[in-house]
Amino acid sequence: MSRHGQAAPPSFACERGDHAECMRDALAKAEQVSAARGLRLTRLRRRVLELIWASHTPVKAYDLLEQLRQEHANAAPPTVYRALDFLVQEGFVHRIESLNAYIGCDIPERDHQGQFLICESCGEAAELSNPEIEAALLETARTLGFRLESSLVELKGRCARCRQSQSA
Amino acid sequence: MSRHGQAAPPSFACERGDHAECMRDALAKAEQVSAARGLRLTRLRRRVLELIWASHTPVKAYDLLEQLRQEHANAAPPTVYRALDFLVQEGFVHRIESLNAYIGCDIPERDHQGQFLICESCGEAAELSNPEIEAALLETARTLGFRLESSLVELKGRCARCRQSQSA
DNA sequence: TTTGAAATGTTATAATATTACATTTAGAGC
DNA sequence: GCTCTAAATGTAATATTATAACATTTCAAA
Repeated sequence: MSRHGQAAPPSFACERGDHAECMRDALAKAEQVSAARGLRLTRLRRRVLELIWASHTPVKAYDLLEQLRQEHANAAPPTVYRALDFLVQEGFVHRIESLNAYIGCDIPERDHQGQFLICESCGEAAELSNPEIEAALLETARTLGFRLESSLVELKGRCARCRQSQSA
Repeated sequence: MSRHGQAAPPSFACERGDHAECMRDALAKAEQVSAARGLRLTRLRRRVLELIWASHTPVKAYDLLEQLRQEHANAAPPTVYRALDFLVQEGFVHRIESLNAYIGCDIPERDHQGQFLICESCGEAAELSNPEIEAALLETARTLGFRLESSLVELKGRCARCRQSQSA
């Protein structure tokens, strides 16, 4: 039986079904990628990454700040925003523009921008990487003479689990 | 010769090439759609829509506020945000999430959410409506058991005109 | 012509993010 | 191990974006 209870399907955002493991892997990968790139994944940056990975729900900067302050009295907005800048820059987290929030990425080694599915009921978000979507975006840009530099795809709705448990 | 000068291609955001006409049409359509829906397109709302249509560059709320204040001394943030809420709600403008800015929509009669191409060089944005992109998004959601409620696509890069005029 | 709902006015404040400059820290080269 | 420097972090202030809450005005239907 999964931690989600009896018949409910698992979180759509957590493929393994075991989030602790998922988080451990993400942090290990971040260490590994940082070492490979010669980056300094400092205590602070690592801690922010950990706080973000604590759930599959995108986290807001000031919520991170509040959590950081529990253990780090002099944390201030720049403390958090700098860590986020680093983590986003290196692909360890993505920013969800429509929520002003951040979520961990489990494939930082691949240079990409996320496409997200966000459940408006449980708040979880999952990253997609659908080659068809990407192809359609590239083709559209090309047709219009546009040189594509970045793309943002954020889809909202209700996930299977929420639809099932809430009769819709 | 277009208003864009000698050999330059026209603005990718302004299909007609005559923005005055484009803006006139948009306002006329807004009047028409409002009448059909029994909405009150008040002077204030209409004026905000006009200010947004003044360019194909997404406009920020506080820039609109500053402009409004020239002619309307007691304009305040809620003045602008309420007008924007109305205009977005009715589809007369779209919000560009990645820019915290707003841009006019010329097809308010069609219920949809925009897909945008945004030139990072000239700042102009154009709405797309590529059925392939939409199909890929819907299919992805369906596959994952997701009930899609809204979708957001914002593509950034450099438009043909900017690439040409700036040697890249 | 009343009257009630919608729109707008007004003040205050919340939420998100950045600037600018000071200080500390970690690691490269000695 | 030291020293120097660049990167990271500390700190204070402030900019930007958005909303809450309540008062007043306006418009059109009854």
